[in-house]
Amino acid sequence: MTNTPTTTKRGRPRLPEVDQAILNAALELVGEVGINKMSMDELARRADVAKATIYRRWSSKEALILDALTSAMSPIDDADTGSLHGDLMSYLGELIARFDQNSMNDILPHLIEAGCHDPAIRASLDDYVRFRRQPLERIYERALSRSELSSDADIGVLIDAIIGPFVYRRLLSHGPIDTAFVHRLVAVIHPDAK
Amino acid sequence: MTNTPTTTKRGRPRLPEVDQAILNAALELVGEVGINKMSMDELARRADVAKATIYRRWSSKEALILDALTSAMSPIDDADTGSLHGDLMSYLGELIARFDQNSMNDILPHLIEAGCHDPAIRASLDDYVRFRRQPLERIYERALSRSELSSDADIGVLIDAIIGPFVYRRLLSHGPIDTAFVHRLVAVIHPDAK
Amino acid sequence: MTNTPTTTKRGRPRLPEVDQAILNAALELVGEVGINKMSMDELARRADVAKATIYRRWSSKEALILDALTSAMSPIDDADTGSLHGDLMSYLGELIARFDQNSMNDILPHLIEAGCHDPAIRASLDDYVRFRRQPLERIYERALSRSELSSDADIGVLIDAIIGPFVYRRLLSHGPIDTAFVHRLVAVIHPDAK
Amino acid sequence: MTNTPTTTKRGRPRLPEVDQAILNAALELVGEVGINKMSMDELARRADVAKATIYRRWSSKEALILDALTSAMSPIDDADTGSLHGDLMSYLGELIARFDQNSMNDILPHLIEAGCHDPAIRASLDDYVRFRRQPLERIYERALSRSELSSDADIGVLIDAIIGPFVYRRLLSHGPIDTAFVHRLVAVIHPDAK
DNA sequence: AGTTAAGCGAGACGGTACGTCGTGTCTTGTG
DNA sequence: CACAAGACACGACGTACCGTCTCGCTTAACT
Repeated sequence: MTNTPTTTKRGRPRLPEVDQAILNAALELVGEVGINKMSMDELARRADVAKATIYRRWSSKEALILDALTSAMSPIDDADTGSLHGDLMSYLGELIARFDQNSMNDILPHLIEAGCHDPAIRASLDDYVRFRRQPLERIYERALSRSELSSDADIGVLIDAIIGPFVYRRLLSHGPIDTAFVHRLVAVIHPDAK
Repeated sequence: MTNTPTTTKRGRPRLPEVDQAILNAALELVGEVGINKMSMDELARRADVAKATIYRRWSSKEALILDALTSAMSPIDDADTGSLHGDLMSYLGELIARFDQNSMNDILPHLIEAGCHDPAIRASLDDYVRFRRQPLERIYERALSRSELSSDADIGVLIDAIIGPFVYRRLLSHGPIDTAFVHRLVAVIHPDAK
Repeated sequence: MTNTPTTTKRGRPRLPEVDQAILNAALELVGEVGINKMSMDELARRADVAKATIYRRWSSKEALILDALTSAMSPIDDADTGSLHGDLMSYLGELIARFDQNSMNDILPHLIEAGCHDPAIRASLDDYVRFRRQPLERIYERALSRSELSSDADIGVLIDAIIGPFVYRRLLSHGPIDTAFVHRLVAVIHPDAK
Repeated sequence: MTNTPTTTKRGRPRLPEVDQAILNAALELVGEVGINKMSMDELARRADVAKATIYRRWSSKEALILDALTSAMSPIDDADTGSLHGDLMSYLGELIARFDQNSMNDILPHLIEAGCHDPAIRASLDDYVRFRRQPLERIYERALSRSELSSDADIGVLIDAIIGPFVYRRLLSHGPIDTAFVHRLVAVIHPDAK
């Protein structure tokens, strides 16, 4: 009994390196000129690929950029340091590093807007959000089991309170996102920790 | 000889109602199709105005949209209720109402991206951000003078911690933004208040 | 009382020189690469004009080419030389000159095919055909009034018999189209003339 | 040791029915949409054949269409009826029938144009033209030997004068091509015959 | 019987052109 | 001058077609 997919592979297979060439060129271009100014013609030129080849693989510019983005997205581990404070400092330190990379910077706002009209993009963006929240969920559950939090704490709101200020600084207030910020933020939300 | 201002007004004066017609049509259109899909031709059609008339008043699509946005922006007063908790609940209650209006919803992400490339937009957006932070600054300064906060509290981070989660829920996690959320958030950041 | 056209001219008038620039570039290009290989992008480049400007004025490549063609089309006068033979020799001498110009050469076959599917082109082509037949009609009517033809002669068929061989030589048999050919053809169809 | 032809046939032989399927589909398609609008992708779909299979057998669209055309081309015999008039009427009657079939109608103009740029097509088209002239050459040679023509008659021009009007009517003036036309045309060119 | 060369359907691929749309500027005529 | 109307240059859009190129499979002919 084989578990091959229902449809037998027919015709010439898509070149696997083409996907990567396009995604790389897309990230490069978005970094240079921004999403709105990125043209599919230029992208095709950069990736050394025909425009039709791009549209064969992605249905829209947004879908492509979302893929490019998630392809460049690396997970953040939630190291168990033995305390809520240590866990948070470790995670947020990594989060700072991710924010410093330029991949997500200019891209996020556009994706949010695109998501207003395109359900597929909205769904992928939601995935991304969950992907970033999960480590914090585990961190707070460990804190609960260590009794570092009262048992009626609302973990969802805690996570909003931790991540929200990062997003807000990055997108709107343009305050620095550094270790000092992390320390002060954690001190505000968990004044008793460590 | 007249003592009109330095530059004598010559030629036909601009019709004052035209500005409003354009701004209203812009808000309407952005709400329907989003900023990127809003075209200046369609806008001119909706406002029953010539395209040149729009460009005579605004230098670019972004500048126009920014104006449309701020024209729809109403201030939030920081009522002095006598306590930090009361002040916050009052302010955040108003903020919820503002978020429920659709003016800023889809617009914000695009403005952020546009601001990456256009310094004028960036500046106006920064103004908007300060405009929203100011009431909170006054609230926290009153709290300091009432000794509801320790004297070394970092007001900037406190404001980030309050506003950040709102922005994050609106743009990314899509959690509800309601009174319950406000209560929980304030309980997390100021557990001892009231 | 004015007899201005029903619709008052509004908006910026079309630049009159643009039409000619496009038509000239079209004739030039068609002469170089043929109709099928003529691209609208290249045409726009040559005419120093935006592609949209072309499509604002002509609905299709064929319609444009037809216009280019007829714009380059000069009428042939039917000089009354006093005899059928003289009239024919005069007209056909001019016709030879027209065939030698390259305007109509490669264009005709394509227009014919385009006319199979596009009624507007078919109509314009019919106009062209009538335009070329008219002088012959007058020539044969004069010959009738001079009693150089029997009164039951079928002028339509006579014209077919005169023009047909020219078209056939040009398009298919590629025989020479010169004075000798004209003499022999007239000798075949009107052996008694002059 | 075998004395097979120089190149031994190796590998799977070409399916013989595929050629006909392609040619038939090509004629069908050309009749429907014209040559320029006929796409090789659609042709492959219609013939239920892979595009590569087409290009394995013909080097270009034009070559294929030319083959499709000549495959549908049937010869016209020059029956010896004993008189020039009878021979012509017999031949031209057959020619009418050929013109009524749709095979050559829309195809001819395109072939002519294609022949301007592609020498192979030009050559094949010239073959076709000779193919249609040959019976007339034999008819006129018989007429000469019967002394129905003066010995200095220019047979080439006579043939042009006979065929030219047919081509002209079919392609340009769109006059009827029927027995009445044949009678009148022959009466014009050979007024004394029969 | 196994090997090998080619035929074949399917469809990806690089190009090139298509006809449309959007932006910001301009040029008319009219108020 | 302002304004409506709309032409204009520029450039991106997403699609269609051409002719070529892999794929996996099939079909003979030659070992």
